[in-house]
Amino acid sequence: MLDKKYDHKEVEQGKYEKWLKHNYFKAGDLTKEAFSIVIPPPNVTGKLHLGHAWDTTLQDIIIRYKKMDGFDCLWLPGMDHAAIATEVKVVDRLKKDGINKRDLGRDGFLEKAWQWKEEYAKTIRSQWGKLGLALDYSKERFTLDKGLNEAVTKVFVDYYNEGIIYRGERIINWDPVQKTALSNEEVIYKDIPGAFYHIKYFIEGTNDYLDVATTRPETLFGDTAVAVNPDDDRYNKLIGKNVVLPIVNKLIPIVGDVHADPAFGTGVVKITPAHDPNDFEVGNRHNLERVIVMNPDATMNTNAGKYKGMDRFDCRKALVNDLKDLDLLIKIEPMTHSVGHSERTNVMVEPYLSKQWFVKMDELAKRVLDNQKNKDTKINFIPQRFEKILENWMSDCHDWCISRQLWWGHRIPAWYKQDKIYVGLEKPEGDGWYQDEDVLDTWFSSALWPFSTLGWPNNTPDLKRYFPNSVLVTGYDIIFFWVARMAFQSLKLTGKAPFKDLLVHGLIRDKQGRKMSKSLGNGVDPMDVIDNYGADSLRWFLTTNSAPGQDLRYDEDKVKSTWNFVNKIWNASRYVLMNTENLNEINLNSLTNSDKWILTKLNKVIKQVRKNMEKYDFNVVGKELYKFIWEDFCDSYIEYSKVSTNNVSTKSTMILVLTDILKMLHPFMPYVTDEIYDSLPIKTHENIILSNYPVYNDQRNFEKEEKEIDALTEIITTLRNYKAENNIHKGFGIINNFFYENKYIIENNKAVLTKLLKCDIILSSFEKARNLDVVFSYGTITLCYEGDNQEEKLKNLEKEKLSLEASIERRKKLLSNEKYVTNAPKKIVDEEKEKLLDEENKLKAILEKLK
RNA sequence: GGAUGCUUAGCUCAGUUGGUUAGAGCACUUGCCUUACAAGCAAGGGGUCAUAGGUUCGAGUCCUAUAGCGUCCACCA
Repeated sequence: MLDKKYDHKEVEQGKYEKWLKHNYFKAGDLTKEAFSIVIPPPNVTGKLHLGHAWDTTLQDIIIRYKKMDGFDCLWLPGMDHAAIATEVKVVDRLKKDGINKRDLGRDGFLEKAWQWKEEYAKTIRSQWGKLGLALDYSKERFTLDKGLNEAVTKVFVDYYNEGIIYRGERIINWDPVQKTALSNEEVIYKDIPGAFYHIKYFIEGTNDYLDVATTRPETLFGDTAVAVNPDDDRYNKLIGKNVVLPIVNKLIPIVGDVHADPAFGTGVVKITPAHDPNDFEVGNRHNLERVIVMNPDATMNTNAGKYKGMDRFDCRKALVNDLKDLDLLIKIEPMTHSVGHSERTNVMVEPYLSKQWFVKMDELAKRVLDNQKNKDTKINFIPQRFEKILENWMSDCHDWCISRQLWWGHRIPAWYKQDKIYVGLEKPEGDGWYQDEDVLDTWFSSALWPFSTLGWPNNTPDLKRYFPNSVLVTGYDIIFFWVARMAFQSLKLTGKAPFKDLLVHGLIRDKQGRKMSKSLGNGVDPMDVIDNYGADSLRWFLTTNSAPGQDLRYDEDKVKSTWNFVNKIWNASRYVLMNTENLNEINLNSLTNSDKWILTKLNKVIKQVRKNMEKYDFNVVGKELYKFIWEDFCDSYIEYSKVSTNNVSTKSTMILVLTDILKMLHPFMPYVTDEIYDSLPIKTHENIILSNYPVYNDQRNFEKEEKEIDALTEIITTLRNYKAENNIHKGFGIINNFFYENKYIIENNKAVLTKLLKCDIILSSFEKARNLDVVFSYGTITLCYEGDNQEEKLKNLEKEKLSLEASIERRKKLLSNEKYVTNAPKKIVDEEKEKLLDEENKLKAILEKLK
C-alpha cells in the first residue's frame, strides 16, 4: 500500500539502481524490430544544465514509449572530448596550481586531461541517473576512445587520398591566447566601440594623397596594395599607379577591385592579404605578396620595424601617435563595429594567414542538399521549418578548417620530412619523419557519432541493426554545428542519412525570457529542481509546456504545479488501491454505466495519446492525460464510483483505468509510475517498463452510456451552479420532469445525484413546496426547497430566455444562409441543426414556466 | 542585407487540414476540513486573438502590408 503522503525523494530513492540491476535498458532483443537513438554527447567540460535535462528527457520519453510498444530500443550514451573547450578548462586548472601546459609536455598534459575527463564523466553519469534515463551503458562511447580514433583517422586518410582534405595557406580565425585556429562557428561576433583611422597614402611622385580609412592601422605593415572600385570615377584613373606606404615608405600599387565599395568609408581600402580574408582574395586576384606582421601571440613581428615585440593594441596606439606627429593622420572617426571573439577564451580573434588543414565542402554539401530533395531518404525535421536552416547553411558554406593547435583531440595522421608529406594510418618507414603537432576540430569526430559509435568502419552487427538511427533529438542552436556535419559525413561515408527523424527543440530561458548564462548568474541546476520537486515533476514540466521547436521559460511555479499533479495521481492511486485490495481477477461482467463511461473515455484518450506520441507532440499528450486524469478520472469517475465500490466490475474498472494511466504516464514520469505499478493488486509484468503500451480497443466504446454519464455530469454542474447562485444549502429535493425518453438519466443515477448534490431525496412530485425550475435540453428538473423567492426564480428564467433567444436567432440566420448550407461539411451543418433543436426545446419549456 | 520565430485572459503558454459563443496552468472572487488528496473540493469572473486591408458562406487559423519583441546567418576595409 502506498504511503499517505507522496514524497518524491522516497519514491525515487534506489529506483535507477534497480532498473540498471535488472538490465531493463539493455538493447539486443533480436525478436523485435530495432529502434535506436544516440545521445548528443555532452562535453566533458562541466555539469549538465537544464537544456541537457530537456534534451535527454525527450529522448527518454521516446525510448520508453517505443520499448513499451514492442521495439528493441537502443539508447546509446556517450560524451564529447570537446577539444578546445576542455583544453581551456584544463589549462586554467593547471594555471591555478601554478603549472604551465608547455612545462608538462604533450604526454603529461594529456594525462591531466584524461583525469579531468574521468572526473566529469562520473558527474555526468550520475546526473543522467538522477534524471532516470534509460541508457544502455554497455554501449557507452567517448569521442576520443580507441574505436572512434580509428574511424576518425580512416576518414582523414581516405579524404586526403580523394582530395577532399587538403592542406593550405588561408586566412583563419586565430585565437592568440590559446594559439590555435578556430572554425567560423567558434567565433562570436560582438559589437564594440572602435574607430575609423583616416591615413594619408601619398601618390607616388605627387603631393596628392588618398584618404585610406581603416579600423586596424597596425596591420599597415602588411599592406601590399590599396584598392579602389574600377567604376569609381573619383579614383579609377589612378589604377596602375603606386602609393607610398606610410612609415614603411615602400611603394605599393593601386589596384582596381570590386571589393572596394565606393559608398563605404572613403571608397579606398588598404589591402593586407595576410590579415584579412577579403584582402586575401583581392591579393589572389592581383598576385599580391602576403606579409605577416604578427607573431602567434599577437605581438608584432620584425615586419613591423621598430614596433616589433609590441602587443597589437599597444602598437596601434604608438603607431597612431607617430602618424599624427608625421601629419599622416587625417582624422579619427569613432564608430561601433562588430569584431570576432573566441568562443572559448573570449579574446579578440586575429585573422591570420597560416597553414591549416581543410575539408573541401562543395561536393559534400551538395550531397546533403540533393538528399533533402528526396522524400524517401531525407532527414525528416520536426518541426519541418528547421530544414531551412540546414539548407541555407549547406548552400553557402566555406571550406571547413579542421586543424587545431591543441593537444587534446585526435592527432592529425600526417607526417613530414623536409618538404615531403605522408598521410596514413601509421608512421611511414624510415628516419626523419615527424608527425603533425595539431589535432582535429572536435566536430570532426562528433560528425561521425551516429555510426562510429556502432562500430563503423567495420560492418558490425550493431551497425547493421541500429544504423541509420531512428531519431536524433537536439536544440535548433546546433543544427549547423553538428547536424549538418553528421549529415554530409554520413551521406558520404555510409551512403545514408544518419537518422530518419530529427526532433528539434528550443532553448531554455529564465523566467524573464533571457538566455541562461554564467555571466547573468541566472542558471538553474536541474539537480536542485530534482531535489525540491523530483525528477518526475521536472521531466513533465520540461516536455509538456511548449509547442515543438519553441523556447521554454523555466518557471518554478509551473514545476510546483506539476508536483501537485503528481501528488494528485498518487492520491487517486491510493484511493483505487484502498478499494481493490482483495481483487484477484479482472471481472467486467457487471459494469455500471459510469464504468462503461470511463472505459470509453479512456479508449479515446489512448487513441489521441498514441497519435501524438508518434508525432512527438508531447505537449498535446500532456494536456490529454492531464485532463483525463484530473477531470474525467478523479473529479467525475472516482466520485461516481463511490456508490458502487463493492461491485467487482467497478473495482476491475478502477484497476484497468489506473493501469493504463500509469503506462501512458510512464515515459514522462518513470519513478512514480514504477512505484504505483509495483503496488497494483493485479499486474502483468515484473516492472512497468516491461509492460505493454495501452492499445485502442474498438470493442470498448459504449456510446449510449457515454452519452448518459456526459448528461449526468452536465446536470450535476448545472444544479450545483443553481444551488450556489441561489444559496440553497440543504433540505431540498428534486423532481424529475425530464421528457419521457430522458427520464432514465435521473432514474439510473439517483444514488450519485443525491450524494454529489447533497439533496435529501428525489421526489415524484412535491406539489406544495416552493420550487425552482432548471431547464435542460432533456427537459426540466424542479428544485424544491424552503425559503423560496419568486423574484429570483423569474430572474433566472428571464436571463436564460434572453440568452437562448439570441443564440437561436444566430443559428437560424446561419442555417438560412444557403451558401453556408451548401458549402459547409454536412457533419458541421447537422450538428448545428441539432443544437438549434435542443435550444428550441429548452426555450419552449422556459416559456411555459413563465406563463 | 538575408532568413526565421513570436505578439491570444493579470502572468506563462496551447490552439491539429479555416467550421461559427477561443482553452489550460498559475493568479483572482465566492462557498466548502465531503472518510484519496485543503499541495484539496465545488461554483464563478476575466480575452474586440498586435494593427490595417484582402480571400471566404465562415478567419486566432490562409494571403498582403505595417508595427513591436527575439533569434540565426552574412557584411562591417
